[in-house]
Amino acid sequence: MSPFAVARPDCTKCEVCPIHNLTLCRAADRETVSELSRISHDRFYRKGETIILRGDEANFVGNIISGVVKLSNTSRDGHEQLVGLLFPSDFLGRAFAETSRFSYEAATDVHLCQMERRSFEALLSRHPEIEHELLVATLDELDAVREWSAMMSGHRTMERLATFLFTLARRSESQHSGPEPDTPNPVILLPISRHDIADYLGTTPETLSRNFQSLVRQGVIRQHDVYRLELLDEDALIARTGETREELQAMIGNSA
Amino acid sequence: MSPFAVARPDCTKCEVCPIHNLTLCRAADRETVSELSRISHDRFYRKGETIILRGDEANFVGNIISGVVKLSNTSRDGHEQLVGLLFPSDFLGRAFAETSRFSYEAATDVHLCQMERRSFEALLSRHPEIEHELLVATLDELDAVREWSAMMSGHRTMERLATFLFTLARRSESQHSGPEPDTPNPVILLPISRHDIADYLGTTPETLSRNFQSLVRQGVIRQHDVYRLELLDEDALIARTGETREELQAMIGNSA
DNA sequence: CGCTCATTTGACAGAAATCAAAAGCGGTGG
DNA sequence: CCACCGCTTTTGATTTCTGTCAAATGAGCG
Repeated sequence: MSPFAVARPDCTKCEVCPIHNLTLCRAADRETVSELSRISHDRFYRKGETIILRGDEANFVGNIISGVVKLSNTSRDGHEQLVGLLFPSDFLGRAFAETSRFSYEAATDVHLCQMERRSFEALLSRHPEIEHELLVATLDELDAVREWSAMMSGHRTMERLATFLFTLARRSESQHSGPEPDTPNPVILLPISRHDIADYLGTTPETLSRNFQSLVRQGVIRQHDVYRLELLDEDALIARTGETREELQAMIGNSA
Repeated sequence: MSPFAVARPDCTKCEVCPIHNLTLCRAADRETVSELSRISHDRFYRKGETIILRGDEANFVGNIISGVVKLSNTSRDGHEQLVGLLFPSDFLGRAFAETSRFSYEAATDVHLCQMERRSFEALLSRHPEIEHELLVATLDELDAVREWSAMMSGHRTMERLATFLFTLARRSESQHSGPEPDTPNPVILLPISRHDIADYLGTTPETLSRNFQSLVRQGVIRQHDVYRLELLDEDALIARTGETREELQAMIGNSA
């Protein structure tokens, strides 16, 4: 806050970043953080905005500071295929490739810490410890995607939905940074529409809706509004996933 | 071949490796190749052998020189869930993690270039250029898995099967190193049983069999034996994938 | 040859997609 | 404040596809 510090605002902004120690940045020493500060800048996207379009040159990458991003595989016939969701602290974009094989769209308002891809790549080559961090994150992500993919192909719609809701419940918890005990029960925040959820779970809005209503009728969840659920019976939800609590735990941290 | 060269066989073996320039090794200079030689050794697995068991300490990693490896997610109830297939030049195992989240099993006889995980990790930290190569390979793999996963969740069984067969056709081509024009048509080599294919495609052997027979009846393929198909009509196969030829191309190199 | 196991075929039940329509929700303008 | 409009979500009826159970066929092997 001193005038001297203010003279180089870029060099301190990362130190107040809320997700600083959850991302690649945690591997950076003081000097490297300052380098990161210099090549990164905040960028805000409105809900619905396209951040990167599939096939386009992806000239930047970034870390999500707040909000949720849809990762999708829009095919030429206009049909969108949701491939994953990205949450705060997740890395966005594709380093070391000219074009992105997926589209990124803001599912909610999004706050992104954005960097020119080239600058980021150059930084990685100067700082193998950061590149190493990215490698480990990517390996973890790959495992998580494979685990999700296995879950998806081996289960029916209700089990997929239950698993999806369970992971979201955990995510929502951690997003409840502030004290907000409206109810004694956990609240599940759905960042995307029914249509998109159906897409993500490989089904249709109609079938999805029937499964939602089935959960409501059986007292597992309550719908406050379309995007806000109350989890009434976690055990019942877990029972419907067809997985054990441990397996579900292993899947969390999964964003795709 | 000289007696002098034979004196240090480890230092040259990588230079005659058939997949040498398809793997991480291609980023290695002469000296680094020699280091790789020292920490790696050939290992052979028989069809059906487990290479790494899910949950176990994965103390080694490797590159597949020949053969096909099943990557699976065996759940506690004994039900195996196939997550991917690994082909020659693919990297096997998980660096930078104590345990493997998946099982690796030899689908055919497998020739592996195996390394102690710790030694490999140490080598990566000494040679950022190799680590970089691993990062890029992992990023590509992640894209491919996401693309496969999107395909899987958006299509029905016939479309999945057609896509699977198409990618195998391309793989089989490249494995036909020698001239083997038994027929004018491409030959598709299936490295795994019907049961495993069903598992991989998220269906049952019965439904899979019906779809296979449907392709046979419609003259798209011919079965020489259970593991060897002849592709009679590639266009018809592509039509059944529900994808364009371009999208399929993008998915190749995909092993999961 | 007789055994076992993998694959295929058949019959049926269940799950999900599709087609169609009603209900809910949010914004606009009267 | 209310009526209207467009959109999303839900519900209903029906068809299609897939899983399940059961049995037949086929392939490999001692």
